[in-house]
Amino acid sequence: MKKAHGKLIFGTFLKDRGLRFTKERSVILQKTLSCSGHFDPESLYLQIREAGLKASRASVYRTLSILCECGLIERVKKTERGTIYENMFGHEHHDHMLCIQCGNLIEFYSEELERLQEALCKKQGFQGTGHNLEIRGYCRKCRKKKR
Amino acid sequence: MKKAHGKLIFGTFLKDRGLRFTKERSVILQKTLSCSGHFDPESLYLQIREAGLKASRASVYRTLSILCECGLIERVKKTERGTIYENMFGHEHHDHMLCIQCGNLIEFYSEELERLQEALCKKQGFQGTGHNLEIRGYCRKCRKKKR
DNA sequence: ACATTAATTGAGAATGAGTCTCAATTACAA
DNA sequence: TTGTAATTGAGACTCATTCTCAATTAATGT
Ligand SMILES: [Mn+2]
Ligand SMILES: [Mn+2]
Ligand SMILES: [Zn+2]
Ligand SMILES: [Zn+2]
Repeated sequence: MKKAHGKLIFGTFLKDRGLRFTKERSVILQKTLSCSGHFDPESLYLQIREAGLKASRASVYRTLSILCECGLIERVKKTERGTIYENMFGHEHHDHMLCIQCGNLIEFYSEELERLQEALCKKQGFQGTGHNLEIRGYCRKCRKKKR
Repeated sequence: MKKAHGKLIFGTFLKDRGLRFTKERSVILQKTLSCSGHFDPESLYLQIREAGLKASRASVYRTLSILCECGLIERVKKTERGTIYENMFGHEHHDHMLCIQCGNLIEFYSEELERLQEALCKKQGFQGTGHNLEIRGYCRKCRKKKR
């Protein structure tokens, strides 16, 4: 199953570095993987508490860093209200369009876009390892409302 | 001249909104426009003090926000150490490649990339107004060192 | 030039995300 | 089970940014 596999990846990653698979890390991993979309550390922490589980804010922050390193989640961006993460396990890489009117977030993927970036990197002698693209503007709904 | 024109744009923008062109705003505008690349609020503030000019941190932050609104500068991104701005006056829109080894920042522009994004927006019924693309990886120099 | 008045300033307090400390706890290999 | 190094968590701390508000000042009209 998905979650089990996520656990395996995390467990292996930890063991490889002499880190320990603690109850707290397990809880945070689980809640993280059950997140469908984007999330922030504080909400995750509150979710854990509401579920009657145990993990401090400090552990949440620390564990999210590790989960980033092992690729199970990604730091999407920093906003004025803090860092936004995204569960990457089972999700494919994609980019975002953000509606500056309603906050709606559209995920999209374009093979052509990826290839083009690759070509642009080559032109600069640059070896790309990742990227973030956020397009801001107005979503379909908000455009209609404006009319 | 360039700076005079920047001043005009800012002055007009302020007047249109019933805001005032104060000495402090003038100083901040000037230092901002003389910035060639990227900068952060604190450095700008220190630069102003070192030049014997007068403007508080509060005013720097407040004025940078206004300069963003009127398009003379842009908030490039938030990092763990704060917000990075960029003087946009006289500069054309471009995107960035960031070397995760040495911190080197490469600016690039691709008409094709812009067109492709436009097309992707259309496909989603999205009206794009701006975007940020940061490609992370290893610059030419750092790739050689690795060898 | 002068008065009027609302916008602006700045010192320092407040906020808030994230990190750090360190004594107590715990995972885990032998 | 034991030994030991990794981990935890409460709260102190950091640091960027925003807020407060009394004093100052830009802009407008006379
Ligand atoms: Mn996403
Ligand atoms: Mn740039
Ligand atoms: Zn919208
Ligand atoms: Zn480099």
